[in-house]
Amino acid sequence: MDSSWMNTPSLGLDLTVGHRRLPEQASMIEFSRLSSSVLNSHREPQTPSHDESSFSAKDEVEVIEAKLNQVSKENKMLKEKVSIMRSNYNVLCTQFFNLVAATSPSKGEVESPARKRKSESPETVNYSRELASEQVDANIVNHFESNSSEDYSFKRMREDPRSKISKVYVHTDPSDSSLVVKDGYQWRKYGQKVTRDNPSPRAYYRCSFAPTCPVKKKVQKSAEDRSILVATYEGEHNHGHPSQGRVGSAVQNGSLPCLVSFNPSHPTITLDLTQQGGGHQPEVGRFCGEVELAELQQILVEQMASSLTKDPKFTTALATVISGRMLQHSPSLN
DNA sequence: CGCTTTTGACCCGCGC
DNA sequence: GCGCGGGTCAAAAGCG
Repeated sequence: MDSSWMNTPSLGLDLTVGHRRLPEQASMIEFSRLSSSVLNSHREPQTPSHDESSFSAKDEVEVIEAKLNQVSKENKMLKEKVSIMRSNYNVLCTQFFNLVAATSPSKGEVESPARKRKSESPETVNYSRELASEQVDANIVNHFESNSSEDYSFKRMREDPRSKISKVYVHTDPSDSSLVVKDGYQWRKYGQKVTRDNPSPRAYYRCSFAPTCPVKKKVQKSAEDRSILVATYEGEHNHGHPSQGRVGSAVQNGSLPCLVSFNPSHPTITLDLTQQGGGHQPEVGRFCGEVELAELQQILVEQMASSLTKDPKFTTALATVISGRMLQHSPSLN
């Protein structure tokens, strides 16, 4: 396997969201407040009130020291509060991920015995972390991956025990009935069925990028949580990523050729442009290396803008701000 | 016109 | 052997 891609410099971006740097930011805010107050204190004697000689330099120092102490106390309190918030956040994240892992993957265990078939032995099931990791939803969602043993009773797997199976859980709008998981590949839908254990239909897709590509995927809403789309991938692509060398198409598809991961330990979304998974890392490594930095930045901007504009809250807020500005600057209304 | 989606029919494995 | 249920096929419809 060509491992040259691993030597390429990482193009991973660490986009910090939330308040990961809050303590530092708080310190900076307090520092600026302190600096301005100190500067103001120093400016005060420069004012024409030279008559107030009673305000000695010693008193001035004491006042500044008192302010310093007060500010440092506030800083300490703020840091403690932020620390508590972060630990609470971590606990909530852990609980949420455990909940998802405990409910969705265990679907096979709660299936009725009637559905149980003489399935392949568990050791023939090859879970592909790489394949699962390459699936990226356009809306930068939390990305979950099954790593527990499941009851995969797919007859196709019996035909080809080497086929890789992976599941991807994508958070979507529960009211959205479309069974589409954008991952950058081209899929052709060839069937839809309503299964017994789930009221929502299951869609069957084939990879249509290459006629000989054996990869199939099934998309179905989770029976437990209808806001989660479960995409099951079978097999490995025998071709490169469709977006390889075609940046525009990747953007058009609403997906970037990169791994979007959500780190539960702290509120950070990582866009790692070196990650591609599915055994195609070498190609993507070259792909990322060849793409101009400006082009990459433009893609990222477009991707983020796309994600933002898809958020109804954002568009509503934007419309409110724009209309407010228009009213402010409208001479006829002033 | 070519590609994709829809959808009912069909195939096939499994349990009884 | 029969029925059930998941998976696939293929003709028709839809769409750009």
